[in-house]
Amino acid sequence: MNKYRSHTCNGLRKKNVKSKVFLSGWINKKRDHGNLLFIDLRDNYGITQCIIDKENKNFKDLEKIQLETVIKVKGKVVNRSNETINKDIDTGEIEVSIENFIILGTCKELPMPIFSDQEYAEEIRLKYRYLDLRRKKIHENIILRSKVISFIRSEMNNLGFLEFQTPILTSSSPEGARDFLVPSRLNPGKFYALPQAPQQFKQLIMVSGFDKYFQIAPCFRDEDARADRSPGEFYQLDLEMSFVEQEDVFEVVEKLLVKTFKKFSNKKLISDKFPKITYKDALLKYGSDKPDLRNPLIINDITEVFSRDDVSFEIFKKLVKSGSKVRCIVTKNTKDKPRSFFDNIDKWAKDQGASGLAYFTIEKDKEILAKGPVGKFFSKESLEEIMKKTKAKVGDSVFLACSKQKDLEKITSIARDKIARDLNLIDENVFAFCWVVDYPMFEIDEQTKKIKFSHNPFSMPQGNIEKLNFEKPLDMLAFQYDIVCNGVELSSGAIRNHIPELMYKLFSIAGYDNKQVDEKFSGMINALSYGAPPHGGIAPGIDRIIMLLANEKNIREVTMFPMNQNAQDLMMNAPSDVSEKQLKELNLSLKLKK
RNA sequence: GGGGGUGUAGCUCAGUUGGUUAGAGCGAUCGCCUGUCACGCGAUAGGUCGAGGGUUCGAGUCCCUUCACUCCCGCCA
Repeated sequence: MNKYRSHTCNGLRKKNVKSKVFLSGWINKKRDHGNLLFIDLRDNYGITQCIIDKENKNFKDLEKIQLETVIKVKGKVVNRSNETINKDIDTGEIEVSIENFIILGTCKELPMPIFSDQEYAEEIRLKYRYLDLRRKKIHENIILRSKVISFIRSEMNNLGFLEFQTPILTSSSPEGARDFLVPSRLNPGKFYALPQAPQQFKQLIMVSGFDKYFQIAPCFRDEDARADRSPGEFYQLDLEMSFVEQEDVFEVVEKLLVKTFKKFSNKKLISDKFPKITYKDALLKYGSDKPDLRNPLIINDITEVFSRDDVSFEIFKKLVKSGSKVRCIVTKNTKDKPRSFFDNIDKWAKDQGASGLAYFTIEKDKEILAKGPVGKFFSKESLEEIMKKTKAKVGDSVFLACSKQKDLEKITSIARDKIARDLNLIDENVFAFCWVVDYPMFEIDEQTKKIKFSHNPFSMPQGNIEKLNFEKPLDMLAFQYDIVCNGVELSSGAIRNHIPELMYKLFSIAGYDNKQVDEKFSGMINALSYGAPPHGGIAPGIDRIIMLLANEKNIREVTMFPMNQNAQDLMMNAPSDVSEKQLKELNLSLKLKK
């Protein structure tokens, strides 16, 4: 090929035996027999075993060489005898008998081993990311990421979408996450913001008449990290389409995701057509707007049962009178589970800050009865009503929680997950997608008690626009949707509001007057008044798609150069101090909090 | 901003109710070994037990403060 190599480290096979070759790569592993030395040479493509014995004048030098040194070896491909074939590597039928070698890159003592399945502290992995990235698992994750992105690009092209770049330096917006700010030198005292998403730009692209747009877009949000959330930056497959309804967007995304997940994972999709669940139903049945549909357990509301006179569960009855609700999770055929199974779940719920999970098991002697600590509070008839409401059968158990709606949703949601895991009900080898639809347009801010946009201020409200009831904004639904896979929120999108007057109206409900809207969204609102097409889109999170495909729980495992939890790049030392001169040019001075 | 976990050799970890000189594997260095593929065998070096303070005759171990990393809550239209 060139002066460094005739083949890659995965290029040689039996048919190459007897040919003279040269390979370059890293010394992955040495096995030194004193008079015979094996060297596993590694590059991006694979590993080739190289061998040298003491008859060769280079033997002593190679024996002393450090692991991870980059060398070029020249030698002859030889057959391995049957007993010495290594089936674990592609090149395992042959080896290269080294004639001579040169060092291309020396290596100091390593801060961490490369050839090892050990887990290391995050700190050292991030500081020496270029070493960490040599390791098999993460190296393959990053390659997967590249392949998935390039596949998505080509599929989007096939579907008729055009890829455009949008600005990285843009303006700060009042809604949403905290912005990253960039001071402007030419405009003293003013700041750019990095885009939280190309939301307004992609709508402007539609107004500009381009019909279908996509971009693998970097998004920047200055919020605290989580295992599945990088601090700072992440990537979305941002897309937008003109003259579409919700179903048109769904069709494109389903096609794309089904193809992508089938191509890059062995896990089965539960269904190629993603079921739709309303936001309201999701919160009732799963306690969450990102339900894991691999989990067969369903939450039922049985508040009404607690107003019956033949139910004597006084604690719950009292709470229900003061506005709490009762919801339950039924587990199939668990009457013979040991007491510890139930008590563990109750104890776990208490650890989660709930008042615990009451439970009973439905049994039948002569007639239906409930066994367990709270079983005695329920009459036969009340149990039959619960069975009817929840489809529970004799032999099933019922876990009960009672609380105000928000807390109840929270505890039943995590209890649903916990119980399913304890009972081993979740099939780890499938992908279960769903759409969550019909998000409310507005919600009450818990802190300020004021009305705010529940999702995206640019979403189109549902229903006949002429007849919208602005008096009851909390009842207003939006053409706003999320896509969820295995309990992971992959993306959200919406049909946009392209009507300026309606936009002003909705913003006024959220507490912005026309002047503020004009100031903050001048580009958008102006554009919409010069002939805007109806349009909508969505933005699936690339990093989370790769996490699902790579079966990783942490986003750093699919990110090449991630920051740590405190948004620091330990390898590049970012963020860092800047010079007085730089600050002066920007008209900035620092005033640090103590 | 709050809560949990972790911190002992270059790396991964063990270290008992507080008690002699803090250990192991990998790695490093040196020696032996011609068919290994996590090669094997022997030896040597390597420690501010995250940091600071306290209790005690005596602290890796108990108490307080603090730092770093990580997970979670808040936050993330």
